[in-house]
Amino acid sequence: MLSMECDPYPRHFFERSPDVVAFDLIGSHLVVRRGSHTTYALIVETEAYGGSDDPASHSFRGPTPRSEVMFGPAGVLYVYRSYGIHWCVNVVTGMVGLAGAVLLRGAEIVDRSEELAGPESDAVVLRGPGNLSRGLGITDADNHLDCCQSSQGRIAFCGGLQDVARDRIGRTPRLGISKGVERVSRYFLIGHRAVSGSRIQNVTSA
DNA sequence: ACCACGATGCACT
DNA sequence: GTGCATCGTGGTT
Repeated sequence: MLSMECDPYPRHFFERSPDVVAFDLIGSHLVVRRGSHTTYALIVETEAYGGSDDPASHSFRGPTPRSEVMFGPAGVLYVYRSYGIHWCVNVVTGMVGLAGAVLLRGAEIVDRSEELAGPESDAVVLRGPGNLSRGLGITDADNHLDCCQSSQGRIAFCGGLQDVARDRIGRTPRLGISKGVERVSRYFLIGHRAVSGSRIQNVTSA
């Protein structure tokens, strides 16, 4: 069992462009606390949305009841329903007024203080945004949750045990979208089993 | 009020 | 590779 102490990333970590944050989150940890249980997940795949002029972003047409959180302070969770089934977990980036977010698409649970529910591989490898939210128990109840409050916050981001070398991070266009397909804003740890998409997409170097 | 469709994932062929 | 479950959102009527 790992002993993982870490300070949550401060708000200014997220007050940058979504692409920079998406890149820097690869190899970082997501910490989810519920009661006495704490789960640590290594982030291995992200996508950047928003900034200026991104037709694939929910912020593209200005704030709506769903997307207004993307226009607010950075470091806050944006959770929305996808295909009527899955939850997608984002963290808001950028400065107030310039909407942006990073979608969490892949992670591996590296430490948790509770019993595994099912076959270990199923519960540990969180491949795809729907599996990631389900495996960590994140739902719309966590929408608007501030991840920069304090080390006692329910969900926080913190640094990895060691830095990931830049040449181990791949970069491709984003998956599953029909607009803004040319933008290269998907980042992932090359070869990691929790990275979604085809094998080719999983070995393309940055 | 209506309706097309989506930042998906899984079962099945 | 194809089909489909399942529903909130937002653009349109």
